[in-house]
This record gives sequence, C-alpha cells and structure tokens, in this order.
Amino acid sequence: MESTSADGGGFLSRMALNDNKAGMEGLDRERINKIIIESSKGSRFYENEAKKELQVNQRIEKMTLQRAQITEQQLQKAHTQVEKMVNELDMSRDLSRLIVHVDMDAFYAAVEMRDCPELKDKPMAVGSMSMLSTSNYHARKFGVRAAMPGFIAKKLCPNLVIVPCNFDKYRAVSNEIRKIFAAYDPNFMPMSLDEAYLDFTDHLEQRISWPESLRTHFPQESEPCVENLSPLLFEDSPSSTPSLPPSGEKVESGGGSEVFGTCVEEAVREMRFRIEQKTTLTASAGIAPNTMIAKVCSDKNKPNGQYRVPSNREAVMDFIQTLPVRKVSGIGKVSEKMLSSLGITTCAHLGQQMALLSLMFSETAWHHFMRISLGLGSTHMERTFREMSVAEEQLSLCRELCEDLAADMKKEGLRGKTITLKLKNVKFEVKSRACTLPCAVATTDEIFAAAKDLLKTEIENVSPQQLQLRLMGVRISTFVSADDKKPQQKSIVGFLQQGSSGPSHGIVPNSVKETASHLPMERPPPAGSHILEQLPQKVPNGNPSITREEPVRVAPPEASASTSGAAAPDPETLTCPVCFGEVRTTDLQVFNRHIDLCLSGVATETPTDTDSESDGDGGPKGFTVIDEGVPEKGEDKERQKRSNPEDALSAFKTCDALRGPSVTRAEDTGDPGAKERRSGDKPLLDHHGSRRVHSPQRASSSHRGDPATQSSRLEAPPGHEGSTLICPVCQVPQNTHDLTVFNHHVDLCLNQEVLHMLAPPSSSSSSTMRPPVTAKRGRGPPASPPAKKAKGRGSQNTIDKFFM
DNA sequence: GCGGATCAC
DNA sequence: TATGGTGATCCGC
Repeated sequence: MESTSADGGGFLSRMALNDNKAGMEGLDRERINKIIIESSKGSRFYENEAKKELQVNQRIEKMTLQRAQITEQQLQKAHTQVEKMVNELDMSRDLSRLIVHVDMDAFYAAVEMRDCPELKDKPMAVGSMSMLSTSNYHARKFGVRAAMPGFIAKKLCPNLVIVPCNFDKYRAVSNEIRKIFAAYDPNFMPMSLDEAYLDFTDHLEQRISWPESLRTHFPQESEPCVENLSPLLFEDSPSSTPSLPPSGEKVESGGGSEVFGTCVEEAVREMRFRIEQKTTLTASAGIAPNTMIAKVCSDKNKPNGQYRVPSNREAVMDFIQTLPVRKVSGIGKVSEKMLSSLGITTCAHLGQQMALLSLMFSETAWHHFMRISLGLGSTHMERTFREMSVAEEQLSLCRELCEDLAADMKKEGLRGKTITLKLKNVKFEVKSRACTLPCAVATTDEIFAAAKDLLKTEIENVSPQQLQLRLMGVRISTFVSADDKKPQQKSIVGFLQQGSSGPSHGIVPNSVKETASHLPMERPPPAGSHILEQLPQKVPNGNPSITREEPVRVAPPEASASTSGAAAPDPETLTCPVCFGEVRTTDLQVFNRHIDLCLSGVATETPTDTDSESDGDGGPKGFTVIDEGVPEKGEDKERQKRSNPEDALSAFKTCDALRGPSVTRAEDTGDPGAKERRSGDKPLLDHHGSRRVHSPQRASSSHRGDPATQSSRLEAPPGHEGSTLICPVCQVPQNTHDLTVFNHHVDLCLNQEVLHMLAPPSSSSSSTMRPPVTAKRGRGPPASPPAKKAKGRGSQNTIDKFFM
C-alpha cells in the first residue's frame, strides 16, 4: 500500500540532502537533490543505499500491517497504561539543573578560515574529494554539507575550496575551549572536539554573589594577527559577537572590557565571549533544564547565538510542541521515516500517539519516545568510572601523564624538584605520595622515574591484591626556572583574563603543574590531559569558580608592566593566597616555599590516605583530571553529574574550583574521519523497529532522580554520619548537620576565598579585574573564614578534589 | 555472544 | 576516480 513517503520512481529519500542543519534553510533542494542523485546513480554506494532504503520501506510496510490489526480495545488498554507512566514521569521531572550545550560553529572550517584568511569569503569545506567533514556557511548555501563527498560538493559548487583535515590543530583549539568549559563546570561532558554539555547550576549558585570584577572580561590582544576578530564565517550571522545580548543586561565598560551579569544567559554569553576572545572562533549554546532540550536549543540560533528554554514545565512543553522529531538527538533518518509513516513528525504528535507507539515499538524505544514527548532528558552528567587495576596499565597511564606534564614544563621552561603522585582508589580514598629529588627535573623520563617508584610502592603495598584506581594524577612542584636564572624579582600579577597570560609574556609560573587522569570513562582515554594549574594565586580568570583556564602566574616585572596598575600595595611583600599573610620577600622561591608550607598544613588528620579533603589542595594541587567514563549499559549517554555520594563532600568539588582547572577532558582520538565523537545517544529502532534510549528507571533510580534529594549537594560521607561537619575551606567546625546549610556555608567561604585570591598581592596588576577587597585577612563571610590554616608540616598531602 | 541496523560526530 | 571511521546500543538469532 502506501509505500510510505518518497520512494516513488526510484528516488532514494535517504540520499536526499539533509538540510537539518544550521545555514541550510531555503535552499533549492530540488536542484541539489537532482545533482546528488545524478552523481551517484549506478555506483555501488548508490546500489547499497537503494537496498537499505528498500529494507526500511519493508519494515514500514510491516509496521503498517501490524497497525491495522490493533484493536480499539488494545489501544484503550495501552492508553491507560501509558497515561499512568506519563504521569509518573511528569511528576519526577527535574527542573532544578541548568544544562548548557555548547557547539562551535562550523568548527573545522572555522579553524581553517581563521588560519588562512583568504578562505574567508570563499565557499570552503574541510575534508577530501571523498568525504567532507564540515563546510562553512558560505558553502552551505550551495547545499554543501558535512558527510557529503567532496566530488559531489564540487558539482554543487564548482568554486568550493576543499581543505584537508588537520586534527592536531583542531585538538589544540579544542583544548583551549575545554579549559574555558572547565571554568563553568569542571565535570563538563565533551561530546566531540567542538561540543560539550555543561551543568551551570553550581556555577550560577556561586556567581550570584560575585562582584562585578569577577564578571568582567577583556578583549584579548589578538594573538594571531588577524585584523578583525571573529571574522570568520558569518558575514550574515545574526550578531557577530556574543557581546550583543538579547536583553539589556550588558554593560560595557571602557577599554572594550565587558561586564557580564549573574544570570544564566549572561554566564553563557560570557563563556562564548571568552571562547571567541581566546580562539577568535564563535560558539553557539543552548540552555535548558536537561540535555535533550539544551542540545536542540544550541542549534536554534546558530551560528553565534544562544537560546534558552526556561526551567518550567510550560516552557518546556511549549517548546516541544512544534519541534520536529528529527531534531532530537537519537532520532535519525530511519526513525524519522518510520514515525512519519504513522503521521508523526513533531514531538506533539509523539505525545498524542503514545498508546499506539507502545504497541508497535520495543519498550526501550517507546519509553524513549515518551520521554521526548514530555521534554525530558538527562539532568546530570556524572561520569561513571571503570577501575583500572592492571599494574601495567597503571604504569602506562602514569607515563602518559608524565609526558603531558613534561610537555607543559618544557613549554613553560620550568624544572621542578618535587614529584607527587595522587591516587584515588575504588573506595574513593585519595592518597598523595611525594618525593623530592636532589635536583630539579623536567623530562618525561625523569619525572616518570620518580612517579613510577611511588606508584610501584603503592602497588606493592596492597599486593597480592590489585591496586584498583579511579584516578591518577602527577604533579610537579618546587620549580626552578629552567634557564636557571635566579628568579628575578617577580611580582604577582594578578592576572587577568584569559589570554593575557600567554607564554609570550615570559612568565614563570609558580608553584605546581600537574596532570591527572580519571580512569577510563566514557571515552577512551587519550593521552592524558593535563592542564596546568597552579594554585596559589591564581586569579581566576574570570571564573573563580572552578578553574581558571589560565593559571595564575607569577610574572616578572616586565610583564606586569604591561598592565598599568591600580593600587599597588607594598612592592616588597607578597600576599599568601592561603594564609593571606604578607610575606616579606620578592623572591618567588621563598614565596612559593611559604605557600607550600601553608598548603601542606591543610591535610586532614586522616591517617595517611584519603586526605580527601582539606581544602584542598593542599598545595598546589589540583590535578587536572581526565576522566573517561564508561557509560553503563542502558545509561544515557549523558553522564550524570554528581550523583555520587562519594563525596566526601561535594563541597570539595567546589573547592577545587577554587583551585584550578580541573579539566576533565575526554580524549579525542584522532579521528580519521570526521569529528570526534563520544558515545552518545542511543539509537532507536532496529529491525522491528525499536531501539532505545535511556531507560527511565535507571534515571530515576540514580539518586539524583529523587526529588527529595535533589537539592542537597552534599551527602554525608560514610562515617560522618553524626559527627560535626568541618568546613574544608575555613576549617571551622560547623554547628549543623544539615547539609544544605553546610553547603551554603562552604559556598560563602569559597566565594570569599576567591576574592582573596583575586586581590593582587602585590604590585601592578591588571586594573579592573581586581576585586575591591584586598585583604581581609582571613575572615570570610558568614560563618567563618576561608583562610586555610597552616598547620602541619611536611609537604605532602594535599588533596584535592576530584570532582564530584 | 554475534552480526546487522541505527545514530552521532 | 571517488560516499569515512569509530564507538555505542539495541535487537534478533
């Protein structure tokens, strides 16, 4: 019978132009499809596509027959059943998270255009005559898009310039943007080199009390001498820079700096602004209460735009009504076609036909459809870890981390004497083991030699059992400038925004550098990511909350000279970011030593391991982490965030934030083909038409699904049940057992601490960025002060967080 | 458990 | 000339 939509006359609908992509509206589809089909006809590829199309059509016919046999009674029964589930799902709707999906605009093409301005006004694509990975917006007007073979694209657009892929370059840019992502959500979930999901909820909680100085960002002195910023792709894009806010919250302050507000839209706009300043590439973003909606939103105002669906049921349902099912991640061309044969093209239709769908598709498939029809999606992105217990693997990972670290050291021209290995076992216990070498080292082999010994000792300590790890980090500290010059006088430059701190400044970072890796997670590990982080005085570049994308550095006076200064305190003293005391010296080594001492004191008294807390860090720490996760079966692609009680407090996570970039990076594999991917949505239909996606029950069972627990970010650590909670920031015992209250206190402390960190301890520094407060010694806001106390002695310890 | 189908990047 | 490569999930066998 109705052989469904279009297969008439041998036309292969599956080969038709897929214009479900930004920049492809209003094209002459007829002409484009004609060229595509003519270019393909007779090829093996075409034949195979024809075969697949036929199979799909047969499935549809079968489904149609099946549908005809469904009785009214069955439908009724299904209806009540569905209704019940819908209500339950609706009740469990979680609107408490602010999920952001960020997607770089025409990423590979944009990078190539940036690096080769002549391409700017030409239609171009990245890939080969066989296959294109992406195209710029100019080329899209001709129907040229990703996943199209270059030779066909050439027929559509004879002037098309095809540039070969350069993954190393894309990866480098990706690392830049990921550092920025980490500043807003250290647990962000990368989906590919140019795309990620972030949970902005925690960031916003803190941001609300941030002073304007922390929300002020400056244009970066264009490092790649490209004349106009963000030139690239879109002469016709809505707004050329994210600095044009939809609503009037924006404030321009002199010098091109811009102050961003405290709401989500502003935070996201700020993030896009930073990305653009840093890379001269633009990004688009979607803001919503869950990943599914956020993803759709990010495409809405692409390129260089953002869109938000407010966190209330009505807004979500309104948004869903007219949304074509094909826009939803997980619904591809086959699912679209099958649903279409049932008269379903929008999410509203999906909701109306749930009873029918429940009878025709597998349980996983219709449950997925049901969630879509309700506008539900993942609200948390926690990663799941797979332990690594094979010694060889551990050593190999350790070496990779050392390689990354060595690369950073080389780049910065540093050598260090103290090597610290940080391990987190499957019980979430954290250990740090350090050794100080007689002389400073910098190469992979040297660092690894020390780290390996530390690791081997740990492995032997538990043998014959296996050491089961969730995370590993390697840190190096006690730096000595490689060129061995005596550390010249340096002052801390407070720093600023991203960028200004490029290596070009000849800055000597201070305290530590480290790399870490979460063990295998969702994506195969890469080589390890590393980020540099330095603790102490980093000034958040922008975002105190978590990570700053650039480490704070201690710069020589020359460098600092570039920023004219605002009030410069006493040039002879430096303010310790840990104890906030003035250290009377200008010698960085002396100063760093002081900081190390302060930091080392924060370790908790836990025996030896699990120092988990303390604010962390002790020290300079902050391992950056790479996590990779392996999604559990049936779990949504989306990782959930912090559902894990681990924790010793999620407060730590925040702590980390203070510290630095902990970036979680997923690795990218070099992808020979196109973009890097991460396992993602699930597919849905299969032969008989079904596929799945997240299983609702799993979602709801994961503890965050429980509305009752949603608001509490902190769970009592095992063993702390009835004991007094001690703030990991100020170290003062809190007279409460209410975790919400406790978390609130911690947040306040952290915010306060950030202020302190921001206060440029010494001389010059950037002007505007610095917060008004300079030194409130220690005391913080509400309850108690953030200052960490220096206590203990030695140097090791420290901890840090790891996320969650 | 395997192979095929689907999906995403 | 020429239509990617990879990982993940689901389903049926």
